Amino acid sequence: MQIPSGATVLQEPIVETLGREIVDGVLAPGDRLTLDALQSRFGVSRTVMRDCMRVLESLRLVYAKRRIGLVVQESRFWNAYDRRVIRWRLSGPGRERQFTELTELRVAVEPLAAAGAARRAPSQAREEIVSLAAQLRRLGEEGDLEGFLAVDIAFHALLLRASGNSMFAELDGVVAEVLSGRTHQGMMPFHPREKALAEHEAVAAAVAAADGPGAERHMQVLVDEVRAALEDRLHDGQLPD
Amino acid sequence: MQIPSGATVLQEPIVETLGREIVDGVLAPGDRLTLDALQSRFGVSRTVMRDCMRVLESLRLVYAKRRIGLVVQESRFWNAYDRRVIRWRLSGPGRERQFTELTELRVAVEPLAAAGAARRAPSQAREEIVSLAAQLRRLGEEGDLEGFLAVDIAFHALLLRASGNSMFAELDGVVAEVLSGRTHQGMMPFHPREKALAEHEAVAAAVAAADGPGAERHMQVLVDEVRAALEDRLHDGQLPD
DNA sequence: CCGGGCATAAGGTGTTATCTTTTATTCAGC
DNA sequence: GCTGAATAAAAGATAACACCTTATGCCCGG
Repeated sequence: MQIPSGATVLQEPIVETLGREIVDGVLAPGDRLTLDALQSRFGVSRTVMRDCMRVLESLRLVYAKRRIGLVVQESRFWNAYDRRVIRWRLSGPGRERQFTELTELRVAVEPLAAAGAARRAPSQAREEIVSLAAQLRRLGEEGDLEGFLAVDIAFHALLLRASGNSMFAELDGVVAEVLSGRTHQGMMPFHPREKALAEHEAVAAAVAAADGPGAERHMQVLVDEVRAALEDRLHDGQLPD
Repeated sequence: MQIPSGATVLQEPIVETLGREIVDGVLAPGDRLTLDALQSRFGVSRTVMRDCMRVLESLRLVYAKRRIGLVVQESRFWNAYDRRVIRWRLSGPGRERQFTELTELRVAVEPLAAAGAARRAPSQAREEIVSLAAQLRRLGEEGDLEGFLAVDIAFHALLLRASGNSMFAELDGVVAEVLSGRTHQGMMPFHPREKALAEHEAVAAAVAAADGPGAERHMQVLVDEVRAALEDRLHDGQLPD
């Protein structure tokens, strides 16, 4: 309309903007939006606006009612596992909370994923996991934090994907976020320790040996450390609701 | 178009149909669809068809490319945690597989969710959990399977929602599906046993007493039984990929 | 005979206008 | 004051078009 355009970038930065506003609470649950208002706000046509709202609806951030408009949903209805929602929650005021929740999820899932990988991974993945554990030791001993992080993410992500459970596999991005947040935002001070290195190797060895219980046990040791840190940070206050 | 029709129900049975076809493999990854073909297939306008595809795109079942059309995605890209995708997978040829995966997820998550509820649940929820456990005993001893199932679902769902972790809370529907599948489809023969009843009560008592480790331990016992059954059913074959 | 560049057209993306349908609100009547 | 019908706001749906990207295939030169 105003923009005669030129470059045909997709008009889904709108989804990004609105999604973030809802997740950040700029738009509160119960707030009403209308297509007319939105299309003039963003300077796009009705069709584009509809497309955007359809996506937000699919994420359950809003729902549409005739004669009312688009109503912002309460957070408990949101598709908490959608990548975009996770990303938005991680970059707003709720960052700490989301980070804690994702970490807790990771703690719950990784041991079973390791067991699954040990039982079901294809042999190529087993080899790769062993190789990643070896690289982890090298980088850890060299003190290369960035390199360590990258390989650590690859290690955990591969384990999830090789677990043979698509629900676990889908969490690879979550683990990447949590590990990288831990290193970068210093939300959890991170020092690769001898014990952690040894446990990574033990997990890899167990996976290579198709030793499900062993892989699970060693992964449990790894996440238990994370968990201890988590419970320190937590206030453990009762929830208001 | 053809259907002037009275009721203007939303034209999203189309999403349902296409989603199911993709999940069931009727439409294989890499298959190309065009808006034109689809709009004449379903007898709707281009706009409606676009809305539908936008939703499927948001579920990552397809992606759109110019000059190509809409391409069906490989299953590893699907939003595995979206309710619709879960539902579709549970009602098609992949049912067994999905059921197993959801059960494994549940086994991973519920112990930590119980611990979370013990530490963070509001007092009203604690009382309700104790009450549900008592009802469970009564119904179990009476042999009322349907009633037992309903309360069992309520028990586990409440625990997840009261865990204080929205990622766990979102899985309430998953647990409902798994429990109800176990009872109905006989995918896992189900007999409420004394031990299970006692463990449910123990979990409830621990939650009421804000005993995180206790709630976790008892829930672990409950899911370990499920897990044993799971591993019997599993072929444990290596994955092809 | 083969490879690179250019033309073509297919098909998604975006715009505008118009009609239909639902339904919250309002206002009148009992 | 409550019920019910009229009103209108806003989403749902359709249609026709302009635009831009890009897969594909043709053509020409080496």
